[in-house]
Amino acid sequence: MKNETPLIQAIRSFNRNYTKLIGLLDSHLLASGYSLAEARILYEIHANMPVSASDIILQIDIDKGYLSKVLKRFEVNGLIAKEPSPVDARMSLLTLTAAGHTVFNSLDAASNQQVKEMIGKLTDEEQDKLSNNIAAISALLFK
Amino acid sequence: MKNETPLIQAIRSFNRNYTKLIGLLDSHLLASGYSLAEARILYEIHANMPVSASDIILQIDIDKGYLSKVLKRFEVNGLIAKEPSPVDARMSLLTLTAAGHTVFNSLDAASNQQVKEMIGKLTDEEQDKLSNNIAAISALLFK
DNA sequence: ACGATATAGTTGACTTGTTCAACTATATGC
DNA sequence: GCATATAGTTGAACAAGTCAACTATATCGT
Repeated sequence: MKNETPLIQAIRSFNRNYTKLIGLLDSHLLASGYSLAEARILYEIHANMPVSASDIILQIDIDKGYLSKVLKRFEVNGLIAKEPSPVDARMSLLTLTAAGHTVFNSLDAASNQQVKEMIGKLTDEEQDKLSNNIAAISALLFK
Repeated sequence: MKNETPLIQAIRSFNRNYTKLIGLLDSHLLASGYSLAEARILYEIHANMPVSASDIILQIDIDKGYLSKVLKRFEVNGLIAKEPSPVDARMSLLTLTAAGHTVFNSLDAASNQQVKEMIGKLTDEEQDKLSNNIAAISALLFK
């Protein structure tokens, strides 16, 4: 039988540090006029279009009332289009418009740039190591 | 010269997944009556007491006005004590009261429990692997 | 030592984010 | 076909977060 306490503490310490790092990586959003939630929603639509609002809720933990309002704002601002689902009349299918793609691409590029700067401080060997570590943790925790 | 794009994408995917996982681990807070920010602030005071408000800001990225209000609420509710710093009269030093320790311990125990359940699904070997990979990433990114 | 500048923290006004329950519409199961 | 479940919307209420102005104290440069 194993003592799990050191691992628990290590994970919680990692979580605090990693939360801070993610906050740093996302800080470019402040200047973009979009919130983290909005950027995440745009990403989901981009990555899985066409999607319904419930598809998004499945991916991100977010209140459906709140999501509905964000999506409405996106629609009013011309970032997304809604069309009724042919198979289920309760649902709308959401797609990015050209303007939506433009906004997404700009946010996406900025996010890539942030990550690029972060890993830019690492040597090639360290980058390989990081890559392996990330893959290993993902396999263990995101089954 | 290396192509960094795959690593960038892997990191961003990891960030999305890990954000969701952290959200899950923190969801017990909903029932506790404390927000994530409040729990994090309590942790900082617990871990580094006595601390000033600026010490906390250095650790967590948080608006000083917002922090000031949270700390005031903690003080009114008897979770922390403030005393003027002997070396700098602008600062107060914060410490947990007995009641504050009680609250912190209960939040801390619940957080440990959440993490414990998460790693409980892993074998001993997987736990070791997780431990090593977490340590490796920490060494690379949290220098 | 003195004035200029910076830092610690507080406060109030304001904006935004988030929750929640009620509601409409449609779909699914018995 | 009726009961129940799901998709999404809305408005009201509340919580969270931002911001700038302000007081008090400390520090820096001359």
